[in-house]
Amino acid sequence: MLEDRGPCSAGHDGSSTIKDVLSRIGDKWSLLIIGMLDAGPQRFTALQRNVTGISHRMLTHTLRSLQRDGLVSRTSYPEIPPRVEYAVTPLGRTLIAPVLGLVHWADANHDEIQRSREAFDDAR
Amino acid sequence: MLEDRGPCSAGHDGSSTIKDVLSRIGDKWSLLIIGMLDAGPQRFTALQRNVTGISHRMLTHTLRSLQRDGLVSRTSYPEIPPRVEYAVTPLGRTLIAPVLGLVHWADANHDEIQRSREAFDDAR
DNA sequence: CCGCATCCGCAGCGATACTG
DNA sequence: CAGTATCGCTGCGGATGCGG
Repeated sequence: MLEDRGPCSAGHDGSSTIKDVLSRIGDKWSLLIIGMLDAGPQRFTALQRNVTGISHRMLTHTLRSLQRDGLVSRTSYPEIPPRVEYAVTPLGRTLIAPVLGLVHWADANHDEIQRSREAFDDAR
Repeated sequence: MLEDRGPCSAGHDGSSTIKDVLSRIGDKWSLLIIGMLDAGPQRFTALQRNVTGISHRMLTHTLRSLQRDGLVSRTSYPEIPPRVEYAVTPLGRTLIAPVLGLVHWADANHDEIQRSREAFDDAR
């Protein structure tokens, strides 16, 4: 819906699309979890160890919503004690590339932004 | 910090980078404003008209923080009544490409996600 | 080991009103 | 026209505890 306007322009009506994207990946944990799972399937507890700082509650919650969107798959093995493994789906994997684009951008421009902030703050 | 690991992996310690990105563009309005300004410089009031649904307060606030990060520039003309124009900086423009990557992804996979959700919800 | 429910603090955001 | 201040709501997300 925007891809046909030269350099870009996310305005006009791409608004809804952007809001969609943000509501899906803009929360605190979704991307971190997908990033973790990209290394390979993991159990609930492993995730909780590896995704630093996430609470039990939020891990459950976020995994649910990712599963609902088809970005992450859940397979539970009927054993005792129960074992549940999570993995990125093919769809989930396709998300990683564009996200990495952003990560690279942040990496590349982190310093400049930092300097800009200091300059701005000094001007008070 | 991640760019050297084949397909990807945003986990391990790219965490901080991802959090950085999210805190900068993950809010409700930043991307929409940058998208608007990409079409050309605009005055405060024009932005408020064009960015649908934004409040006076949030427009001021978001513009400030974008300006602070060096993504948007502010030039005020000392007239009466006052006139202030906002524009994307070169740095701000470099952000648009990676964001469009995400927008395209959302566009391309919107339907599949939608179906996945319905399937998931039916399973209750 | 894993999931769900409850309680609650806190930040984001909107509405409104007032200044230059 | 542009910016600032105050107030109140709402929802995210953390802590904790119970159940399977």
